[in-house]
Amino acid sequence: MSDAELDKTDRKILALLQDDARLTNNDIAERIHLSPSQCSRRRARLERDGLIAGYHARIDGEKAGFGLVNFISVTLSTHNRNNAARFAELMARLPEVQEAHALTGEMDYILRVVTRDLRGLSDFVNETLLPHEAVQNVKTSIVLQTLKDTSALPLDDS
Amino acid sequence: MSDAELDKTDRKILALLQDDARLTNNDIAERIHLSPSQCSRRRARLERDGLIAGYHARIDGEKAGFGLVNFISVTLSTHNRNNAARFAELMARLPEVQEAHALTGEMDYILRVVTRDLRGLSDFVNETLLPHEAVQNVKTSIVLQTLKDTSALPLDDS
DNA sequence: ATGAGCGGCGCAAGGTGTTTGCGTATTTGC
DNA sequence: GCAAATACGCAAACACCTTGCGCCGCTCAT
Repeated sequence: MSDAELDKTDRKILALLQDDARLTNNDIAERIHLSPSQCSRRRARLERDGLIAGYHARIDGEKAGFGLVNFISVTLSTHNRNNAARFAELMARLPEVQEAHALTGEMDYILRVVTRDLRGLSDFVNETLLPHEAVQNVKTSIVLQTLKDTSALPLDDS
Repeated sequence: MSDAELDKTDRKILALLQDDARLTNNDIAERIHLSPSQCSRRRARLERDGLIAGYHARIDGEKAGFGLVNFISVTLSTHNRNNAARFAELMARLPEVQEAHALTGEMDYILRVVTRDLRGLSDFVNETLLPHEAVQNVKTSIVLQTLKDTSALPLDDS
């Protein structure tokens, strides 16, 4: 199922559910001018084929007690497969790490990490990250203001 | 509604829905050992109070045709309120910008931007971002590998 | 040109899910 | 201790979802 096989109606379904996953098949069906049953089938296909990878509630971080969002750039001490695997394993074990990406550029990885406060950030960096034997260097930035924070793909919805 | 007023059951509801927003109130009710109607009421309260800020389908970027995830650091040309407002306005207008945060550190903003390919990235940087009068400097990194990519808050679920 | 096969579609029915009113139990504040 | 507020489960009415069926249109092979 590649891009070429998504028609305009599929895209519309994806965009609608990306925006509000609580829309009923009846709601969606009205907007795409199909019946609820056909809408249900198309949706099931998009799920089966992995276009829709999951459904999630977005929880308000501040209200839930997470005061800080941090971007942390990391350099590994030696670039070899063992260290990369060790680092990946570390990332998988830490629920406060929301994102971890290997990048082009001067730093090897960028992490997005949520903590309750500065103390939490300090602990994360000094007690968890820096002591890890694969980690050589760490640069931490704290988010001061968020202009936009979605995971939304630009699906050309309309 | 602060953190102190979320009990263990509320947290469990949040964690379950964060993980899978398609769980029915019946499913959730079983797991938190309440009735479906009480589960429904608690959920409604969490929504009303803004702890649950929304529900979204997660769309597979690659399958939907977005081959590149990019982190772009931006410096503004002059730090004043006008430029910051202009930049914020630009970010709001660009659906390919998923995230935009003002940060501590050497760069003013970090953006997460999805594009279909290198050409799309180049266009974004050279035709949209750099020509903007508020933008002075741009550093672009392309994601080579993603170890983790969630928006999940560590809610101490269990 | 024609017929077979396939995929998309809507209708309708049966099953599941949701919400709300009601009454009871528990907790909280004075 | 008492009254008020809150949390709870039950049950009923309504909404929603899925799937079998049949129809239609398109494509491909003969």
